[in-house]
This record gives sequence, structure tokens and C-alpha cells, in this order.
Amino acid sequence: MNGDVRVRIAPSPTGPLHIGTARTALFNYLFARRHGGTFILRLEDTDVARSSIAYEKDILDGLHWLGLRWDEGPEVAGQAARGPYAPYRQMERLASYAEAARQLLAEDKAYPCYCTADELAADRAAQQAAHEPPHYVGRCAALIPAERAARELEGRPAAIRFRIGEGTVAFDDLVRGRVEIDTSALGGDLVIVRGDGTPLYHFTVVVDDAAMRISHVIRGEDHLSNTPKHILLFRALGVPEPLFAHLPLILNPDRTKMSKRKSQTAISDYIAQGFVREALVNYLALLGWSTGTEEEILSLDELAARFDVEHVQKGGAVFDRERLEWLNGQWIRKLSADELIDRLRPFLEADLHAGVIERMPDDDEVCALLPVIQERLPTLGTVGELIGFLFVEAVALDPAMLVPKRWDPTTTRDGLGAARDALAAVGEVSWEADELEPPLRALALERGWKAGDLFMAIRVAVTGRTATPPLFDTLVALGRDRTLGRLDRAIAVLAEAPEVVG
RNA sequence: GCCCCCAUCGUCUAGAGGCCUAGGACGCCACCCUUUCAAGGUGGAGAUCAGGGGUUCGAAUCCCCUUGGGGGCACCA
Repeated sequence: MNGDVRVRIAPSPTGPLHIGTARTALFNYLFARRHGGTFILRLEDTDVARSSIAYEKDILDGLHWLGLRWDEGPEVAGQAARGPYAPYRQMERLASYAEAARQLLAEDKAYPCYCTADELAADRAAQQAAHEPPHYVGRCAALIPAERAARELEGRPAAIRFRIGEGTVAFDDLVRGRVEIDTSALGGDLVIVRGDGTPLYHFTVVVDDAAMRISHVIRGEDHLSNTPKHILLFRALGVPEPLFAHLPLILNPDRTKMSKRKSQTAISDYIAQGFVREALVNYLALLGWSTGTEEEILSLDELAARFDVEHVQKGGAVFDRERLEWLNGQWIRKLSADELIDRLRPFLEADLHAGVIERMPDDDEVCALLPVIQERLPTLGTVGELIGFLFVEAVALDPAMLVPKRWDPTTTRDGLGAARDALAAVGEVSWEADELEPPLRALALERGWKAGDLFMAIRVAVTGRTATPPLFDTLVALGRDRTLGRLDRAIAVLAEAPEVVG
């Protein structure tokens, strides 16, 4: 690489951390790690109207959660900014944009523009009617000093426009190869500073990337067509250009750019549903990139050791939630007991608040259940439906569900009664899976029932569900008294229910 | 409308001229395991490599065209 590798993620706090931003951050992070470079976080908050502290916090928290630690970045929660190019918040860097703008103005590479919003809107409408691409007509490009003075006198606010000029801009994108774009396709002279004096994205990004010595700009493909503007600005400012790498977009199922309307895009939503960071990182890394081998379950460190731009895909990638869920299951199964208990706790607390459970299980109780639930969790959020029946006073019983498909209500009542007696005969001290199974199997054999049918009736009676962890582990977790109590209640429910076929 | 980018199973992808009668994974189907659900195992369906021209002894791989898709064209980022 040419000199030190310095890359950045530059989110704007105008919304919660987006899946696409997270992936761009991840690719930058992996690239930095792979090359022993520096990963920088910069907040692009110049859209004051849409930016908020809440979004900023969501973004920083999300990046933290993913494990993407930045080497340089803004001050956070009382902590000082980290890195030699502070501040890392654009609204705190206004002086440097003003200075850069002054420089461009002084060299006549930019000029004040007094056009009103109405004038610009009218231009755009006319262009559209004439089937021309929208562009600035250059009304203020060649104003003489007297004309400028007149407009200043009118009290018209002046935006600053950068002269785009003529010619072709070419660059060698690290993933796309050579890209050439004629400046005539850039929309005319570019506003770099608003009438109110605040700088615009295309300007600040260049000023900061230069100031922060960014070596590689790795970002989404949606910026590919904007890159010539940036290059022109780098040149006008007389600073070296970084290298560019444009990543394929993450797509909705209909192959349009992933959006909130059509997909779930906020990282916080995935966290809330119980996706684990390892799975999200693993999945996102493999969306648009591959190792070139058949490896696919990879940790952040393993990804960092393998990352290369050469294997970045050019075409967009549809976000496939099913594959994410599969990976999530893979990673949940790899977690240690302590780790899994810790990660399950917030979800159990949420279930408690939602009334799914009535009591918070302690760590030992959860630990005891781990062997039967760990491989049954597609997401952490499903823990409540898996073991919730253990932490409520009574489960809801549907008489129809109580009756196994090959049985009728009478047989079911009979079966549950007999099972209750058989289980009652097992003493408190012997209440273990190995002790519970033989008597029930013997009972089924004796009565000519399929063991599975009897087990299903018991399962629904004590859990209210047809899909549960293994029955005997379930009964042990439930305990003798509650098992017998729930069987009694199920029998009563069946007795009260009208004799309809279940 | 103009400019730019892209194009291998439904989806994510391997493939950098012969190893490809195209490999893996998710999903789907079947079977095995099994008290349900999972997990796991085995097998299967699924891509004339968008289409058409070239180049070459030989093309999914190189070139051109067509088609399709996407992105960008703000005093948003």
C-alpha cells in the first residue's frame, strides 16, 4: 500500500445506524486491520436540521456493539476525542471548511451565488420540460464585482459554488477498475457552502479526508457518480487524492437499494430481535465479499485476517434474512454457557415486562436449561416462547390442542389420568429424566398407545405448546408438583370442554 | 431525460482461457436419527454461466453489441 493505510467511516446522525452503513464500516475496519492501518470515525453532522444526538448515540452504540473499535474518533460521553486530527465532528470543524472556501474563492475556483430557491426550482422545471439533465445554469458564475455588490446590498444571502469546469475526470476504482466521467454530467457548478454559511457534504468530505490524511475511501456504490466532484475538489485544494473503492449496494428483495420502506434497515432492530454480533458481522462481511474459499463461519478476527478488495463483488447483493438467521443459530450454538446466559438476560427481562413470563429466572436456572435450548434458538428473542411456560403460574390450555391427532378427547383424558398416576408414583428424589421415561413407556405399551401420542398429550398439558424441548427434561425443569398440578388442570379442562373432536 | 456502474442456481457466492458434463452455502424436497420442535447426517431438485456476435485449437472467464437491472444527477448525506 502507498504509505500508511488510513480509512474512515463517516456516518451522518440523521437516522439510526443503517445496515448499509454498518457494512461499510465493517469493510473499512477489516481493510484497516488487514493492512495494519488506522480506522477513523467521523460524524458528518452538517445537516443540522436532520441530525440529532439520539441518532448519534444509536450509531456509536451500534458500531460498538458490532465490535468495530475505531482508532480515531470523536469524544463520547465525557471521554476525550481520540486521535491527532480532532475534532471528529464536522460541526466542530467549521473553521477549516471556511478556510478552504476562502482559498477557493480567492483563487476564483469558487464564487458566490445569489440565486434564490425559486429561481433554481424554475431552472430545474424548465430543464425537465426540455428533457435536459438537471444542472446549474451558471447565472452567478460570471458576475462582475458591481453586480455582486448590488446583490449584497439587497441583502441576498450568498451560497458558494465550486467551478466544475470542462473535461473528463478519470480514476482507478479498486473494485471497479477505471472509471471516466465527463464533467458535463456533474450537474454544473456545485454548491459547497449554503447561503447560511454551513458547508455541504461534497465539500466537507473532501476537506476532512484531506485533513485527516485518508488513504482509501471505501464507501457504497451510490457515491461512484459523485466521485469526480470530490476529485475535482481535491485538485482545486491542491491536496493529494485518496484511492477509491466502491462497494456494491445492499438490496431489497426487488433489487432496489435497501430501504427502510421495504426492509428492516436499523441495526438496533436486529439487536432487539436477538441477533448476535458475531452472526451479523459474519453475514455482512459475506454480503458482497468472499474469502475465495468455501469457508463461511468466520469471526471478526478471522475475517480481518482474510479480507481483500480483490474479492469484493461488483454487483449489488440482496439482503437474505434467512441466511442471517441460519448464521445466527450457528453462532448462538458456539457461545459459552456464561456468554449465552449474559446475552439471554435482556431478552428474558423484556419478556418479563411484556408479561410473557411472570418471574425472572436466575442464572442457575437458565444455565440448567441451556443444554436443551441452545440448539433451538434461531434468535435470542425466541427464548421466551421456548421456556416461558416454566416461569408462569399457569399456561393457557386449548382443549383442541390437548388432543393428539390420532386420539380423541376421551382417550386423552384417560391417558393424562394414567400418566398422572404413573408420574405420581415417581418420588420427589427420583424426579429425573431417566426415571420418568420408563414408567410412561411401560404405560403406553400396556394400554396399546403409541408412546409419541401419550408424550404429546403430556407435553401440551404441561407447556401449552406442541413444540418444546425434550419432554422429560421439560418435566424435570418443571418439577414434580407443578407437573402433577398441570396434568390435573388439563384433565379438568378436557372434562369441561364440549365433546368435540380436537 | 442524461451520465455512470453491474449481469453464474430463488438468494449469497466459487470461478481470474482448458481442472466446469459449473463447486459451496442459505432456502426447498426426501430419507436417517427421533417423544414434538430443533440440531445433526445422507441424498435430491435447482444455473443451456442474460441474449447475440466475435477473438481463440479451446470461453462462464477476453472484446463488441443488444437486453435487463441498479445507482447518481439537491443550498440531503
